[in-house]
Amino acid sequence: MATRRYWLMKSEPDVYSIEDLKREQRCYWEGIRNYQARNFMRDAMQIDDLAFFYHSNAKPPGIVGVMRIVSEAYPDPTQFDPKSQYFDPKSEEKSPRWSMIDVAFVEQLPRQVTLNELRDSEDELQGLLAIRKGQRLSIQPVEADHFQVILGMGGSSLNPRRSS
DNA sequence: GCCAACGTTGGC
DNA sequence: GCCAACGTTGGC
Repeated sequence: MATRRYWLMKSEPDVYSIEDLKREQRCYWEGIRNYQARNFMRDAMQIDDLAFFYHSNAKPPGIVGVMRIVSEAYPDPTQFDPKSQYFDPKSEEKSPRWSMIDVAFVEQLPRQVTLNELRDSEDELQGLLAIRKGQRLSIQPVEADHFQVILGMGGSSLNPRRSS
């Protein structure tokens, strides 16, 4: 069995929030229109990987929860829907340009870990993409030990080394 | 609302 | 293949 990988996935809470996912328990992560992000989903993500739910364009921005990848990547149907805001007229059904995956709710962190808090912990989180200047990628890999550190910062029940 | 940092597009 | 123009992201 392959080693579990860890991710960070952004969503604007005005569009889709951790509360929405908590209520629905599972959702389609549609609308990714960036090649790097798509390649992560298509080429590297695996079922049962864990991902942080990150609220972008929020006050404050930060990590608010954990979800689990529950599907392989498959073509995002919104790219073919002219009524969708994600419609891409250049994508062809024979060779879909954009992929998506399905995610399931795991937990809402007892305490949000804000972007500022991540920056304040840069010693423990060296190399974390989310705190790199100008980093806009909406799907990012997260190192396993960074994932554990951040779970601790958020008071996660998933973390055996939970801090108080 | 501003704007820095990217990513994409298209003329050449 | 270069690069200017344009569009988007996302923190502030």
